[in-house]
Amino acid sequence: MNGSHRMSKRITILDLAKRLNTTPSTISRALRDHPGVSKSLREAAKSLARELNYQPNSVASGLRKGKSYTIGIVVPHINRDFFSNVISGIEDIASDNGYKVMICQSHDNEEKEKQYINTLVSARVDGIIVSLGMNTEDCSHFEQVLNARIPLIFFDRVCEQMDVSRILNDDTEGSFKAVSHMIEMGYKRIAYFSGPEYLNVYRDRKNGYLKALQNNSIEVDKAIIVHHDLTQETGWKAAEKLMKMRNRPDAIFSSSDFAALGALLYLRENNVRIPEEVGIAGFSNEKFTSLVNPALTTVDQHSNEIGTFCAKQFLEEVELNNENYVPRKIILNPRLIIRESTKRIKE
Amino acid sequence: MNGSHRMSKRITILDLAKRLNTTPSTISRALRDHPGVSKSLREAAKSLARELNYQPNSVASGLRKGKSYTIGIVVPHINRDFFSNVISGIEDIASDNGYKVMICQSHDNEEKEKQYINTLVSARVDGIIVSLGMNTEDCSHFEQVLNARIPLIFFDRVCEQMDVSRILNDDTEGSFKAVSHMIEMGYKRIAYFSGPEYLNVYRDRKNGYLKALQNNSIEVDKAIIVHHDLTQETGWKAAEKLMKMRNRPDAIFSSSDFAALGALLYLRENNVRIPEEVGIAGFSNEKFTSLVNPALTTVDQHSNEIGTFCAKQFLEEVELNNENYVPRKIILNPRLIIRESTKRIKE
DNA sequence: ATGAAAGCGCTAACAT
DNA sequence: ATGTTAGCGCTTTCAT
Repeated sequence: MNGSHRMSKRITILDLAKRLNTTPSTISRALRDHPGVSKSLREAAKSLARELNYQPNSVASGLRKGKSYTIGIVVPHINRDFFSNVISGIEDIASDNGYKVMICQSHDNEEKEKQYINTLVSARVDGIIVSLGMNTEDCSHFEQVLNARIPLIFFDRVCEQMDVSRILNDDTEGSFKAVSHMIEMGYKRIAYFSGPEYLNVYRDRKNGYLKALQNNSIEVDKAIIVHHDLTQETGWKAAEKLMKMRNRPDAIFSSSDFAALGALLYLRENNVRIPEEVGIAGFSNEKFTSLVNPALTTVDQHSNEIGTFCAKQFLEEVELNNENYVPRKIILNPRLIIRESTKRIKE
Repeated sequence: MNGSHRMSKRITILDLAKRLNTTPSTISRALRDHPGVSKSLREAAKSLARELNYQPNSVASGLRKGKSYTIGIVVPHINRDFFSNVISGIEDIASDNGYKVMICQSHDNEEKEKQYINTLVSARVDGIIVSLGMNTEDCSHFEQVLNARIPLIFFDRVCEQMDVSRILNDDTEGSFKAVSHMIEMGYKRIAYFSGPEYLNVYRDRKNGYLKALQNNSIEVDKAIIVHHDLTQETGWKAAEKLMKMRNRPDAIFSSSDFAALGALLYLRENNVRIPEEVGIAGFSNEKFTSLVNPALTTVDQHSNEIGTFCAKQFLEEVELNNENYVPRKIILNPRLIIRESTKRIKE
């Protein structure tokens, strides 16, 4: 069609070898600075490579070496500050050590999560770092990762029955701090938004809530403990329901910032004054929590540190060739961030 | 160490073949439902594969087929709603068509961007979709993508000199709408936050701003056109500078929501009333713009559609085997979203 | 210091 | 319907 169009075949080490009257093995060594290659050849190879725009085929080298220098990451959503900060933390350490990352979003969909795990195993990544989707109840799709002897690390939402390393916050403690603070602020009837209890984080956060109530001799009222999928929409609806109760709560603690946001917007739209009439707090320290009006009290989860811990754990496990290592559980202490939404004048 | 530990070598089609007294090629065909494989063998192969937990090695098959069924995506930041929505749009179409995506963040760093492009080319991805980093002035690192005959598609921030497909908003129009609206609202002296002008988006947005002023016979004052890197911090500082001018502006239009946010926070902290004293608008419709107080007028960029267009364009180009296709330029019409931050009572 | 040869796991062309 | 063979591009012994 277009005769002048570059019809370049992809350059391989064989091409380089031919041009320099030598062999692929020598070129391979030369390009990677192996000892025992004459300086002249090394330089010739490199400059020719540059000249011809040679790009090593990492698929081929990966196949040969059985190593891809890639870490697979599977998270529910990349557009949440918590997850994207964890990812940045992983990237920093990974790239310092010659690894790249492949990021996958499960969209909280178990099927998608399975597919991505399959893909990553098939792609022979060197390690997989995961935070479970909201709907993942069954963890059997992770067995193959172990079978393939690929280091597997969970953070935040983990498969508890699996004997692998995990990086977590002390979620119970996080909730406990938040609810204790609300009680101190004079709130007497604190509703709770929970997620599915088969996930550690939601079970633990709920326990923290219960513990704080108990600690202050406040009776638990199941009528104001709501389980849902913790989106902004369901948060809104849950708030509506709660506010229409004849014995309505004077505060809401949500195990997700997004649901807290929904609730906050409902309250605002309905002229319920925050924090005077109703207090509200969330979990995760998403960026928007500091921006809404009133600013939302929340629990910071050290997202970036979690990422660096994940990456370091991975490095240690590949180092050990995935043998003789003992799965490790790292637990961070979350930090309560008190903002306007709970600053009621103490009684 | 642990004698009972599964020492499973990774299963290959050769292993399956041996067990079924047949050959790798037959197994390969059987597993992929090729016509001309007996039903019995097909079923036997599949059930054995499941039993032994066989995972196809996509590295090997990729090497052989010269195809990875992977699309590489390079964006400045994944934690911006604009980019993560584009990515979701790409993913939807891609996964419907058997492709997976590999997401990379350049962090607005040209060096990182180069490295990721190298990595993706080396990984022999089937296509690359990019939005340039804020600091990328030189596009030479994309030449190798063309040399490798890998379909390359830009969106939003593009390399203009390259003859490849691009999906864009009409940025000039977006700015024009926003600034025209502000003028209608009675603002007379509208400051402007711009990014580097070697990037199409910032140049075009600025042109839209200039056009709107001109259209209303408002003289351009270079003193209130500020160039910076459009982060929240610099937005804050720029607002401070502007507000301290003796002839201070009565509005700010920012070509980034983040810088607009910084400005908004500065104004709030300094008790400048928005929109009465100073109006403010941003660009991109980030989620937080609807949440801040007052809610921020902004320009929506159809992020999700951009993603689907990118993916569809990619599919078309691979289909055509990267030959005989004419690079296409798709331009969407951005949508002005008017919120509190510019709703001044019209004079 | 360099080369020859084998092979990573899979697929496809070419038998039969 | 199945087998044989060759090869994708690279790396790594094992020679020399």
